[in-house]
Amino acid sequence: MAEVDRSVSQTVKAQLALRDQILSGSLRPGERISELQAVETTGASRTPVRMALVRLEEEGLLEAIPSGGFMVKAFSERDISDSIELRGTLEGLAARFAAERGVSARELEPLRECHLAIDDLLRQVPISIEAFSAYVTLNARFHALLTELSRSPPLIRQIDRASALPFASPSGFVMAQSALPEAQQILIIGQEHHRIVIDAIENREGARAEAVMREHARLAVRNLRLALRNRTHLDLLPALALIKTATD
Amino acid sequence: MAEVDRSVSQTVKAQLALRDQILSGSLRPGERISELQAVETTGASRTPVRMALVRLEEEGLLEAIPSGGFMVKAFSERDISDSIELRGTLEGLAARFAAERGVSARELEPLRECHLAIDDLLRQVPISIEAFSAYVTLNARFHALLTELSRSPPLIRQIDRASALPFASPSGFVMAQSALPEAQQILIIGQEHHRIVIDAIENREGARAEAVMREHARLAVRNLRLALRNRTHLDLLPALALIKTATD
DNA sequence: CCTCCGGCTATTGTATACATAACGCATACA
DNA sequence: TGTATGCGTTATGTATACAATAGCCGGAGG
Repeated sequence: MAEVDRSVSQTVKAQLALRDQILSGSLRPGERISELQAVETTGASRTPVRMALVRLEEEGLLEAIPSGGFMVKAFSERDISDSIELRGTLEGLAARFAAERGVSARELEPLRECHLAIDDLLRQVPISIEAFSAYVTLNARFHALLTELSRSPPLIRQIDRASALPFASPSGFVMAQSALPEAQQILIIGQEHHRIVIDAIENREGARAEAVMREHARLAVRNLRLALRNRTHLDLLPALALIKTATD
Repeated sequence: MAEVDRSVSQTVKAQLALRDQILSGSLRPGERISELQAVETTGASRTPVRMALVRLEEEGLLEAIPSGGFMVKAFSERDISDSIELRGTLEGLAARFAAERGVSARELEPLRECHLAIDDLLRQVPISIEAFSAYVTLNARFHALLTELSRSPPLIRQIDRASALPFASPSGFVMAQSALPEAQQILIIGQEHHRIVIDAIENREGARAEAVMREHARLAVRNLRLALRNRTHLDLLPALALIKTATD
């Protein structure tokens, strides 16, 4: 190991590299992950690799094998839809907290801007792949901002964890390709949800804010089902990545 | 290190030992945790200790210091009450899942038995400290059984995480001592919630099952407030342990 | 031909040595 | 006297060596 990149810690480097391998599908669900192999592919030594493995296990991407070591966790379709509903429930609570605890107009501004930016994108019919890509990013931002407004560190932390499976991977486009026409309709409904939740928070209607976010999640579940039904060439393996998209 | 206990892994041993130290208050919130010191108190070497530290960080008991190392996380009263509400929301979802997906009478039996056992304990007026201790255990069992009935691995996992702060420590009794008379009344109301949720699951009334668990959590928050108001000698530091009790 | 036992290999769990970066203190200079 | 700089100590980050165990393969016996 002549040259080592010292700009980031070896642990973080290993964690990112392994996560990429998992989410990109290089490592298949159920496959045992070898420390030695991970050492080779990540360039870090065994200690940081082990730390990364522990973190990824806690993150939910890996599963400890009783006899030792880790394997890539496998998820069923129901696991995924449950995760979406779970996240929606948590975000509903966040919206309620935000509404009940009060949010100043100034604090609400970034959320509103984000909402308007999404509006612009959705005005395209049909939406282009590029716009859809931008949408995915903006939508993630919208949800993150909303979560922040709850001002509840424990809740924010938990939502982050619940988003850990979904979070990464730009490969959400697969869904867009498989179900574009209906997908846009769903996006538009989702955007309407976004509008309602902003309104509810502004007017301090906690129950309404919560309810709409939960409905939003149910829509996302329907979205996922649609995407899975329409897949032809699409493997279920990168379905992990789908959560991110479907949750939107 | 002449003699080492090989019955459990060093990592697990270190994790348990450190968790004990944190929850018992040996290590104060905000205090930096030294690896070397941890090595001495746990008897494990640095590698397992580090693994344990990472796990405890993911668990939420520790916080990473940017310049390196870990410190014991500090929690505000609101953090704690939010955690209770969070857990209640998750358990509400679990109850809904159980009700909607259907649970056979046979599967419901353990829950019912647990409920009846608690009934027996609460029949004592005033409740003894010993009975209260038994109650805490049984109640934890009730909530665990209920969670299981959701049959949703992602949700169960998340609830476990949300319970990570609370779980340990038998020191919930402090609350009982500080507010016994009112506490028992609250326990009885909580038991009524338990009854209703069993009934709702049996009759597949998802919305009702969810609602009652959330009400249960709100009761727990009131319970916590009561305990904190009544504390005289009680330090807020082991308040972490209180969550466990208050969530019940 | 199948099964069981024993040793071998590969992989993980643990310990420790080394490198490096942060913190504190003391000293010197403004 | 206050501040800044440099050195020393200490703690963490990383790498690697060692130990133990689990899984596998081959051979021998029924």
